[in-house]
Amino acid sequence: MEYNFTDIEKKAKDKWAKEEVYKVSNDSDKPKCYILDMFPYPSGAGLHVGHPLGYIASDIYARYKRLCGYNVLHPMGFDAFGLPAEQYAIETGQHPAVTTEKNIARYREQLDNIGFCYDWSRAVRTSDPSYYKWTQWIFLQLFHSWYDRKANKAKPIKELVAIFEKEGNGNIPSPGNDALRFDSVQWKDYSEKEQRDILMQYRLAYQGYAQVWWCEALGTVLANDEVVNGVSERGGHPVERKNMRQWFLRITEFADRLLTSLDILEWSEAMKEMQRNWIGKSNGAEVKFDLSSGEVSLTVFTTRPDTIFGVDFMVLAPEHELVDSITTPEQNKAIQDYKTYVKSRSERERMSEVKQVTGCFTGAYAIHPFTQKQVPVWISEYVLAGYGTGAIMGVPSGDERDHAFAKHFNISITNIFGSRYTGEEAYSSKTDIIENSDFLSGLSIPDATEAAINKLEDLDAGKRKVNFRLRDAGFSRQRYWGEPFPIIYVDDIPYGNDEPIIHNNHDLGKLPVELPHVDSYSPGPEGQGPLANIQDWVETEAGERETNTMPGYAGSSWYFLRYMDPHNDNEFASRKAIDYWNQVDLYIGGTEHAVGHLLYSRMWTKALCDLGYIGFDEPFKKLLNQGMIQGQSYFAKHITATNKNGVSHNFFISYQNSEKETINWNGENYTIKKNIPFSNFRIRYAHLFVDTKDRITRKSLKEIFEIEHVNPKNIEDNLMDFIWDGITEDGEQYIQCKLEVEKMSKSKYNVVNPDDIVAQYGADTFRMYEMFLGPLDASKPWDTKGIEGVHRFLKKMWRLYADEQTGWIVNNEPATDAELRILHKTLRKISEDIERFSFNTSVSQFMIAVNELSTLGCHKRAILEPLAIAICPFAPHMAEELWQQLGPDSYRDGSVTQSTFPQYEERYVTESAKMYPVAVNGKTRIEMEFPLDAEPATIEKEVLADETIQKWLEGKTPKKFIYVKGKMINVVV
RNA sequence: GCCCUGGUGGCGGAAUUGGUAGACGCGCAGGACUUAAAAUCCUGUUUGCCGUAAGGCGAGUACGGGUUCAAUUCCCGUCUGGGGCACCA
Repeated sequence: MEYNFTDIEKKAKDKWAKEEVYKVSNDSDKPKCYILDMFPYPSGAGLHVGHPLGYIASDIYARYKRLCGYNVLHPMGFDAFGLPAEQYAIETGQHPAVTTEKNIARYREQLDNIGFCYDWSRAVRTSDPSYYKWTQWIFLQLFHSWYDRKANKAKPIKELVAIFEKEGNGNIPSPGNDALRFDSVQWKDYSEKEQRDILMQYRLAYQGYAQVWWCEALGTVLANDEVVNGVSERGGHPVERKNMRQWFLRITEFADRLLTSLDILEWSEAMKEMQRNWIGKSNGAEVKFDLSSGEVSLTVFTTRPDTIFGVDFMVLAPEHELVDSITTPEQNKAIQDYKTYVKSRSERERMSEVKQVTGCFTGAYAIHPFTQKQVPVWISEYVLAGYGTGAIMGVPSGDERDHAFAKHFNISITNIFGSRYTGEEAYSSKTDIIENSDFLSGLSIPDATEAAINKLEDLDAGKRKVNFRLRDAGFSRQRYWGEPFPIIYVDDIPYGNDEPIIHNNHDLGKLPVELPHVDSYSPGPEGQGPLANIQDWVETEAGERETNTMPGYAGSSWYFLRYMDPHNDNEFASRKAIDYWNQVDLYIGGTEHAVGHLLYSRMWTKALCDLGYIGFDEPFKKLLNQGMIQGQSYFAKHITATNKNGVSHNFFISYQNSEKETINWNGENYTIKKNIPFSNFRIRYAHLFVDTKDRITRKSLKEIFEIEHVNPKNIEDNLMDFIWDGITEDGEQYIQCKLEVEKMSKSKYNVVNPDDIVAQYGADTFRMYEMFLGPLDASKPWDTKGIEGVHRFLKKMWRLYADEQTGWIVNNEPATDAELRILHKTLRKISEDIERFSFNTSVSQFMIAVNELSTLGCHKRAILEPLAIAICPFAPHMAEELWQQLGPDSYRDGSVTQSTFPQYEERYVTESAKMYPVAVNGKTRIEMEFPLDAEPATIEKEVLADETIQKWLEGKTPKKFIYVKGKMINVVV
């Protein structure tokens, strides 16, 4: 009876489906455990072998926890709104709902193939109206909330209105407009529009302005992704930055809490560090510089107020609101030209360009608050409008970029660091003494910082300020395939559709606001989204609908809550279910979500917690990052060569042979053209055809062309251009390729589909091989060749239970000590490894156990039954079959997936003696065995008496004797 | 450019807390079984030198330094691969 994985896996899957073994109840006496995978976006390309890596890991952990007696919630769903589906719709005319449905069905099929233990009855998809109903509802809660800085929590906006009616906003400055001041009388006198405009400056979901990529030719707004090398990806049209009215989430109000509560999370330090850097808290000061023209002043933010006497110029962001008004007539043309240039530049380019300094003088001068010195005011792209105040003070002797700027524009540099500033580069040490700085001279940097801020505050020329790099999150997209906003404009004032003015007398209050069908995905007028084209939908009895849609991260910011109670039509999830499942205990996903999704969902969780809907303010207690599985691509060289008549021809040639001078082709000599860049030629799908020496034979390349449906007549022509410069042992012509490891992607022709692997080797082999490739968090290349080893291991394990000829061979003989030792060592290692998510070493341990049990010829139930359960998290299908066969009459009630993980017993594992490596001066010379409870003195005596050790001591007296119990012995001479 | 992260045999990787570097697997080489193949099993496989052999000596975890009785592990510097950088998800 051989290991027939196809039958075994089908049988197990049918059983699990029939008995609904993965159905999870919200009512249980068992302790709960919530294990979650990051939401996949169902792309048209389907899953490749890299995607399931994290899913397999969480599946193993979930199955293990179930076997250990936990009630485990392990759901899966789809992040189904997004740009690629819309892009595809624009190209093919197919409705995103149709293609998304198709893609989800494909994903589901591929996932099922691998044998995950998801409770599919809880699946959600963000594009489902019954789901986005609640995304819209949460948006409305944010819209109707503000952030109380004193209480440090989000509160209903009604409470804020009550305060305004009583005392105005004297105690509650607006986060959106610091200068805004009014008292209760003024508030009551304001019109409805004025009041709503003010409230907008407090709401957690609010409207403001942001820059977007605008493409005039396409008449639409483009995502960063769609802008390549400064032009639109589609069509290559010019693009520029354009200011547009947008929805935002006021995540900046949560900045401090998002920062401090990182400390209690079990995330990798790297991940926390990335979030900390993203939030970017910095202490410093705001400094006010009056302009020499007198009317206005500039406010800058600086983290180095101690360097204020080193200020030689000021720089404003080109978008700064004062630029036009302060620019002198003589400089106006230059400034406008420069601003046009900056419009074409992405933020990334602006920040990363260090070699080429650009900027423009406004003609204005600012007055130094201490020295009254006049300093020129410039604009430059390296200052960003969104950070700090959008203006900086230039201190060239202490800041590299300021230094480069001053050098480039010949601005004279004030030295405040004495001899430590060389004149060649800025002196940016943060632990030093300030010089040449009036009352700050001689002070250390921290002291000078304090003194400078105090003086600024005395003079009313500045104040202490904490600044965050974090910016409010843009929440509008001028797109079709996303959640519509539950917002209606009445006389240009936005109202939530749950407000009386909207739903009184109108049937407009209900959620969800369904995404209407469209026939065309072309943009609306003036950069609006496609929804703006549907007049019938936009115009309502109450007013006009918002035509933007929400961004991709809206639905994924709260989906982990919906899984707890996915069919609830009255609430986003019942409080009982939320209290029971609570935080996600383990969250597995890629690092690419480090600062996007993971930050937004933390904010949403905090807001929902503050508003009293949930009882915890951090969504993901423990977070693990899986690495990427990369693809293998093979390259030949593409060269140009010329014959004696000057006729040139392009060839493909073995990678290393492109250095040759001449080649022979069709009986003629060709000279390889040097000094033209040799390009790499990607051989498509080569990973399926290369031999073990990275060679492609003429024969196998022909097969590739056949797969790619090249016209058979052309295959021979195509093969003509290859210079077959090698002959294999079997007499095949070949070309030597170069292997490169890169991202697995359809466009790189290097993807491996898990379906193919499962068909060939079975899901159990696939699961174990993915884990065996290496540590979960490491990136590593996929290599199908290595899977044989894992497959052989499963077959070998199978043979412990069944003989190919005689069938089941498990017996009831008592197990020997040696066999029990192997079993319990394995159980211990597996349990420990699973708890620390080291699945690759678990697989190794199973291999070791099976090798050893095979050598001992062990077919005993006492050993093999626990072993079958132990491998269940990894190879559940095989485990099910083995466990069933071990049952009383070859069929048990229930499933191995619901049995109990065997506990290891210490008594079978402990050893009494240890073979110690004995080293002299750190170099291991011999091994000696000692009992673990031996006296150190005895050991020392015996070691020093040993012949080999004596030889290495060369008669010298040992200086030191090091004995680490259970580890090693070292004699120092 | 900035932030995060990695670099160990021909390849994927192991070494869990500073304690025998290379477990386990692939590949490769040789062998057994077989008419043959598949499957399976056995042996060897970091590298240099010495030795017929058993074995012995030395080097070695990207590179250069340092701390330590002891460094793949800790510290400093350099090179280099990957991820992110706010509208891809």
